Amino acid sequence: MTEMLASARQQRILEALREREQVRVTSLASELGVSEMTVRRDLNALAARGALVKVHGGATLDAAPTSSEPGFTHKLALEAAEKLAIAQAAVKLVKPGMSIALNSGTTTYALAAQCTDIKDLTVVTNSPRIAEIFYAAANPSQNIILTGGIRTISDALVGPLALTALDQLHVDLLFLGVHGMTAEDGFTTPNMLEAQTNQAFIRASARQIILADHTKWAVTGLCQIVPLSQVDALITGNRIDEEAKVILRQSLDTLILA
Amino acid sequence: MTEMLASARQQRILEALREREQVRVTSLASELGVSEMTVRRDLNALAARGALVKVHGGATLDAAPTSSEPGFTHKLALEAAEKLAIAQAAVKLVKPGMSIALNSGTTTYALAAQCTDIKDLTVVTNSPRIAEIFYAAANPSQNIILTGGIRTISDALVGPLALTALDQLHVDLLFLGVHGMTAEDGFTTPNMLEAQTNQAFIRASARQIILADHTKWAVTGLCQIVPLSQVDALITGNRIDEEAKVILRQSLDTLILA
DNA sequence: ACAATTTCGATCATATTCTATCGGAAAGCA
DNA sequence: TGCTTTCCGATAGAATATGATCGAAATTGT
Repeated sequence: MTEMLASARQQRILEALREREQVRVTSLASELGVSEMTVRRDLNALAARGALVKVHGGATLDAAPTSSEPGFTHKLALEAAEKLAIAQAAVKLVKPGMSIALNSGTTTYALAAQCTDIKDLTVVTNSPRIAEIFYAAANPSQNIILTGGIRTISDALVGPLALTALDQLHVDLLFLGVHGMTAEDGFTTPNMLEAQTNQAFIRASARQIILADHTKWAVTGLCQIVPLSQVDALITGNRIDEEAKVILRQSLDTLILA
Repeated sequence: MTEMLASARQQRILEALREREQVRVTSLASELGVSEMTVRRDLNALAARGALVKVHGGATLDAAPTSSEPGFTHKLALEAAEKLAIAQAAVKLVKPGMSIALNSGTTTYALAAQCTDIKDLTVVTNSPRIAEIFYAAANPSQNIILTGGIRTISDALVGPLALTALDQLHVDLLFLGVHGMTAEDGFTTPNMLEAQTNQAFIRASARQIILADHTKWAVTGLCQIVPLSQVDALITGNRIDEEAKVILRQSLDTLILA
């Protein structure tokens, strides 16, 4: 078997991981024809980029939910069906001529993809990736505003520039993706700068709608964005706990199950 | 085998890359009948234009394909050799620890590709595409600031948000790509909003360096950005008119011919 | 809790690859 | 012809990738 470039080998590790959900160091070593040490080094390199999560004996795509933030592209695959259902429920609230805001996140990304055909839409976002969706669609009646700032690993522009930009803007409707929600801690995110930016999003919007799939329930990130009761609506999947439904209905005006 | 022009050889490298997904320096050297050193130089040239990504042992197509704007990539091919030479002359002025600004343009794009390995660099840009270069390189010692705003067709973020952001920032060195330059009208651009943004770039910088290939001479865009004499230096190709060289040397402190 | 087994990471040695030069050949120019 | 410029190959030293080894750490079974 001909030698293989290191980058190609790492690509094959990712492919194997997508097929099998988890891989072992020993089996990868024999399959790829390299030593275990080399496999370990590849896994380290991939883990450093957030492409996978190392576990004892190998690696997996699934991440420890509370602390670490896996890469954006791989989060997309997680709960994709539910995210899509949430996005389809959310897009019904968006009417031609409105101005909306989308923060950075995989669920808001899914929503953005559904919004490209809506006429006379003004969109404010702090996600270059979401902006790119609208740029590529090139709908001339749409107005896309990117906030500026410094980009975090999860593709959010944050920092003083983002805050200044958002303080100058006002939108009808905000769709906010979050990383966790509990009765006590409200909506949370693991990144302090993102929390600050998301608070600016809330101040800049007349109505706020949280988008969160059911895995976000009972998860607490480092920073609170806002308590449950301070937003107007939440859209989530119907696989969420019954107990959670009760609590959310008490705290929020509107709970939409997609 | 008959001798082959350098450009034709690079074309064949790209073809091989498209067929095989990845190529190896050693195999390319024997297939093309040239030394490995020459293959490396070709790969460097192609990587500088973003046509491929170098990896240890060879090269591969960009793993994360970003949706590309046809107009932009086409422009990138024009005068590519001269743009690359200009970028290489410009990158010599960039030292670790500096803060620089890059406006949107194909020449500044080429420069950005050369800057990803410079340590402790702070980069301010209004081009999502240039920001993407640095995001992809993921150099942890670099700080990338995107100004925000509304995107023009030429990939520049402009408007009030961009202006507000730039007025808050100050950089050591600005590299400014322009669309035209003449003795009478100075440096110009066809887009009024971009002209306004570029003026903000100039205000935000201690030193200004214009990047312009020789085809920009004697071209006047709709809006003046700044007169010739108001910037510190110009880097252009040596194919520019002798007459232009004389005028530029009179108007500018520094004229660099790449 | 303890021991056996497996896995991990640090370190060294080796092999390959990369970069920075230098010098020569070929091509362009006066 | 003489000069400059560009392209190419060669070489050496630096950087990187890989594999082997061994003690440390984690997992498992009892």
